[in-house]
Amino acid sequence: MRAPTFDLTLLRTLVTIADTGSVTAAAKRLAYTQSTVSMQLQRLETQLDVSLHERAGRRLRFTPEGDRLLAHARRLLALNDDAWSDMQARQITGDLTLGIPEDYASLLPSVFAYFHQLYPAVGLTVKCGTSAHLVEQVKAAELDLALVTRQRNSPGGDVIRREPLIWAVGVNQQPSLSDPIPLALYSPGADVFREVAEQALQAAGRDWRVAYTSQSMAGLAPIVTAGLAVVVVTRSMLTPSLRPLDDSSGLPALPMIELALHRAPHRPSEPARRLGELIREQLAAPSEAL
Amino acid sequence: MRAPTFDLTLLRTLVTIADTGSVTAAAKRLAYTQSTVSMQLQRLETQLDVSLHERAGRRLRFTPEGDRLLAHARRLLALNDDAWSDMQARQITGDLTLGIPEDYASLLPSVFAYFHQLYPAVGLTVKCGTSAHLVEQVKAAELDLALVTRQRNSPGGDVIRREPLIWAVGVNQQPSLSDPIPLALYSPGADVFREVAEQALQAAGRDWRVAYTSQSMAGLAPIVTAGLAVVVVTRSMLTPSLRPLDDSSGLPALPMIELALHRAPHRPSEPARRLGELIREQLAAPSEAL
DNA sequence: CTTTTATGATCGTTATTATCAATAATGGTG
DNA sequence: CACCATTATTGATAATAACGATCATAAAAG
Repeated sequence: MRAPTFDLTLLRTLVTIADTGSVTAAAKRLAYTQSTVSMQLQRLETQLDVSLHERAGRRLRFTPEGDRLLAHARRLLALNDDAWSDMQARQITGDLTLGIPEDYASLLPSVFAYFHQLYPAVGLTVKCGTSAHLVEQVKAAELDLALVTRQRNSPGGDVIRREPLIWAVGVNQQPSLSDPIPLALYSPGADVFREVAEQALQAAGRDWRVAYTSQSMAGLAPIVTAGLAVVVVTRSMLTPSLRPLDDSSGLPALPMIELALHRAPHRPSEPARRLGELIREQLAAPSEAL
Repeated sequence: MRAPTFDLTLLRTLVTIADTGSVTAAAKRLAYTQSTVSMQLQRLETQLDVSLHERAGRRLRFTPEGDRLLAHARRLLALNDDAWSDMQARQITGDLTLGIPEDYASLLPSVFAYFHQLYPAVGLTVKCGTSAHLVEQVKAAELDLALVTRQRNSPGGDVIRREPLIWAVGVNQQPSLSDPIPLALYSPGADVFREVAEQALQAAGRDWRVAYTSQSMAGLAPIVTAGLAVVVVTRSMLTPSLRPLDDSSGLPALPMIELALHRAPHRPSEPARRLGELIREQLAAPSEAL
């Protein structure tokens, strides 16, 4: 008993009939004639030797067998579409450079792995740098894409998500929280976390001192873990060795920051478009309103 | 970007080429011409705009894209075949009577549920009875199928599986295991468990008394749970309130019994065939050699 | 090295059939 | 009862898949 094969085209029509609720509407959507759709439905019924639909007045209803086939059809078509787009994706080729802040390098590996699985023929280069610098590079078309952090409602780029900033200290430490607050900060200049922290402290009338600076979070870690300073991070950057501070710490609340994706001024290449979509999909989860 | 649909026929050919390793062999198996298979392969490559195969000498090799499509194809075809056979199965109609020993009624519900899901148009009647009686009824065509227990290597029917018989007592009880052993047995007459138990005890030179008899295991349960008697069951019939006895109990080891499926003498109806297959598939797991 | 043999590719033809446009039928509605 | 929208049917046409035959190529045999 060998199993014959379905004609996926017919199944697609069946699904469209179900979705639109009528033969003519399905025909319109599929750019067929009405008669074609009618006969396709008939053809399915002939092949399977079942009646899939019945007519309740003007309205079309599916028989139990029809509903069942419909379920199978949806599964099959989903698999078909996946397979097809996978085969197409493998064709996409080119090179692509993405800039990210160093701190976010730890968030992206899974995205890169997935991207490479989907588009194995695309050469992806990742460059790290400060957000401000990355934006410059994207404008100069030295990067195809740049994922940057910035204060809320900054212009340019597409917001991927918003995250709250929080104060954090070493997990078993209780550093001095009286003025001047000892801060562990990134390199001087255009760091968003630093801007935000300093603005918040200033607005609260607090004093601070820069206990340590580094080019990256990794460089700050030992100082913070040792309890010598307080650091500003996002929730997603918390590690087991960091303990978040809540309002009771007396430190001023920090505003949210945005994670935004900037694209090079020229029309994005296909790989860049795809990676952009993927980043949006994969990172778009945690955000808060307003 | 709408997704076109694969032609499952072509995918089937692709898989066959992969399985046979050659175009001509695939053609033979599929009852196509060699040229047809060759062109089908070409057609796939044209539609996808990828080369799926390459030739290493006389031997055919798939490209990475070919391998990938192959994987998709197998999934798609598996789903297709499932869908197709499901649609066919729903067409199967008729009535069907199955006989089972009462003790096994508890094992079968999931099989019945699955059967009804696969063949909703089949009316299934289940009748309980002793194995000996069921065999008679099958022979008389009063039953389409009968699942019976019996001693090893009995003639007739198909062995579904073999299971060890064991002695069991109430879970927190320690009934007297000195002669005469108090047995809880089924109704007098043709019960296999009873036969087996009495033969084993006799062979071991032990004495026993029938502490209780019932038409079913359910009726025996209170006596056994209360610790008033020992009962013979299969592993699969053990319940939380039963505790199996091992060799250290001093009771003689019991032989295995067979679970066998008997079919009515006339050519089995399609529903009967299907249920038979299903029972075999679902119950064929636990067995021991020789 | 030449011949044979097997395998896959290509070509032109034929037969099938899916699609279309037009038309008939159906059933609900004013 | 006639009308409108929707669906089924019909006949013609165009697309194309399968075939048989032929050609090309590479391993195997002599």
